[in-house]
Amino acid sequence: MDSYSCCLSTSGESKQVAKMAALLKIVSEESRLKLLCILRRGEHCVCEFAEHVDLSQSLISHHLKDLKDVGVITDEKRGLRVYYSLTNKGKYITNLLFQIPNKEEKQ
Amino acid sequence: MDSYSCCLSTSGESKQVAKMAALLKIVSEESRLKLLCILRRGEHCVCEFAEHVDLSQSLISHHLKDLKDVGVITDEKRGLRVYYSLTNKGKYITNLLFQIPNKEEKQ
DNA sequence: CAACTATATGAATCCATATTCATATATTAC
DNA sequence: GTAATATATGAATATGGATTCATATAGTTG
Repeated sequence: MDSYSCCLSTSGESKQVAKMAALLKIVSEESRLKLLCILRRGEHCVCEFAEHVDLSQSLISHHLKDLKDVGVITDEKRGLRVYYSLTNKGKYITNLLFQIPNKEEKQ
Repeated sequence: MDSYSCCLSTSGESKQVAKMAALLKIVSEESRLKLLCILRRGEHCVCEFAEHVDLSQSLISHHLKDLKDVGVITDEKRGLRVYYSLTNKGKYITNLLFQIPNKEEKQ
C-alpha cells in the first residue's frame, strides 16, 4: 500500500475515501449538524424541531431524509407524528465528531 | 443545557457546531480527503500530488490553501518546491475520520 | 541577465445542493 | 363524510463552492 493508493480507483482505500466523503458531506452541513446535535439528547419529532430550529418544516423534512438516507438516523411514526432518533451508526459518528476540540492549536 | 442549546446562537454549543461545520465542510470534500489521505503517509510537495492525483496543479493549490486555512496542514518552502504536511490538528482529525468503518450496519 | 520550473492566485464559469413553494399524503377528531 | 394537524415530496430557484483559465510570483540554472 503506497502513499497514493487512495487515488487508484481500483483500490479499496479509494472506495473507502469515496464512501467517507459521501457520508461526511451529508453529516457536516451546519443545519443537519444541529439536528444531529439535538438528536444526541434523544428522539424528536419534526414539529419539535420546527419549534426550536430556525428552518421551515419542509426544509427540516428534507434534511432528515438526507440523514436517514446515509443511515445515521431512523424514524418511527406514532399517530400524526414521526419521531426521529440516531441509529447506532449515527451515535458512533456523532460521538466521534462532537469530541473534536474546537480550540485552535499552535503550529 | 437543554436539548436545543445548539440552536441558540448565544450558546457556546452553537458556536462549537458552527466551527465544526466550517472545518468539516473543508475536510470532507472528496478531493481534499484524498490529499489528506496521502499526507497521512508523510509530507509531499505540490508536484508530487499533481503526478498522482487526477487534478490540475492549480486546483491542487486551491485545495491545499483551503486545508491550510482551517489549520489541518502547514507548508514549508524548500527551493522551488513547497512541501505540505499535516499539523497536529490535522493528524488528530484524520486519525478520527479514517477510523470510521465503511461497512453498513443494520438498524 | 534570460529561460525555466514550481507554485499561487484572482476572476470567470460551471455545477451541486440548500432553500422555497405549492401540494400531496396520512392520521386524528368531530 | 369534513376539517384540522403533521409530515413528505417534487419542481423551481437561489446560492455556495468546485473547477478552469490566464497570469503572477518566486526560486533555480546557465
